[in-house]
Amino acid sequence: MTTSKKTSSPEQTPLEEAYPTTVEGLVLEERLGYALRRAQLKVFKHFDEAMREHDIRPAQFSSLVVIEGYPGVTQSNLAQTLSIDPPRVVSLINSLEERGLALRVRCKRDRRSHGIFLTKTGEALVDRLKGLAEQSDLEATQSLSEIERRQLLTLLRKVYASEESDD
Amino acid sequence: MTTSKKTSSPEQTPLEEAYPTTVEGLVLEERLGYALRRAQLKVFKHFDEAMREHDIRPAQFSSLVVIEGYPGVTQSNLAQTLSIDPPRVVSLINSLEERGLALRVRCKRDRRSHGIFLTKTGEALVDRLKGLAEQSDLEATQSLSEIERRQLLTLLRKVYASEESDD
DNA sequence: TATTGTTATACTCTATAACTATA
DNA sequence: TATAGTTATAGAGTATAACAATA
Repeated sequence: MTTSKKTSSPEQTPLEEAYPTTVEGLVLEERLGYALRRAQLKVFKHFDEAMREHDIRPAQFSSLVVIEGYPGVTQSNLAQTLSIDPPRVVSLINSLEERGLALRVRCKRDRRSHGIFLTKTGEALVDRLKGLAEQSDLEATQSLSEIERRQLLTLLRKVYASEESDD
Repeated sequence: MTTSKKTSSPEQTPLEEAYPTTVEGLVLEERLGYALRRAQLKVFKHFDEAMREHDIRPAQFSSLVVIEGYPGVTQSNLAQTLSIDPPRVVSLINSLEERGLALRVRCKRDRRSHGIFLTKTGEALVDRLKGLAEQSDLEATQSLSEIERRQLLTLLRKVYASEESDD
């Protein structure tokens, strides 16, 4: 039902010149998914710039923060917490361990598990990064007032935290 | 300053059991970028399900909507409008053209440009998809009231539409 | 048998550079 | 020379299946 039905070729000559550049007035403007994506791209772009000096990716930052908050967290816990798949955690922790920011400690009680801890270097770095990340968020959302920024955060949490069935 | 400084190994045995699963209380909860990412993933997941029957990706949907709103839009205009790179537009339009949903028409005035139009099939499909997308957004944000949903949309637009310098 | 972590793999998305054909 | 579109390519990010060690 979707292929090779090629109908209606437009007789108009295209390009009346001076086209879009914005999506104003289109249905896209009403699409939550589209707005989320665009806003996320903008905020992540600022984040990338802020972290470039330290060569830290978003997922690495998130991992560092979680490990800091829950020292000894296992890889499966981390996967669950961040809603990512176990194989991703492996390379994530590998990268942090190679850089001396975190380390795996085999759990004595259940020798299948690894507790993950920050090194002193990791602790120092994550402290610095948290400040940079906050500053980056502020810069990326300069068009919002402080009240609006908090509103946005609250609404977003409400969206992603609700578990109807999935996620 | 970032590598091979491995300090401080934790003496504690890891895993006090009963760990996270949520990021509550962590700095992550305060990170706009993180909240945006999580919310976007959730909304996109619903979108994927809604579009699976029609095998339409988010970028394809956005393209169809823009072409519908601006018949004869050029590929470079589309790239600008959606904030994507020209090479992506090529494969995007290829996929739509192969399926008989859109077609390129060489512009007479400037034969380097292609105006893009929807076919009748494309027009019919995009009409159907817009309904599905709206329904999908509603389902993904069931935890929000209608007022909150509009607030969220307004705030997101305010974030991504503001052009300080980049984007 | 089930679970933790791992390897391998593949597919999508995205970004860049270099090419062509027109202007 | 500059622009529209294209090709090729490579790097992230993401998802899946299969495996080893441990329980």
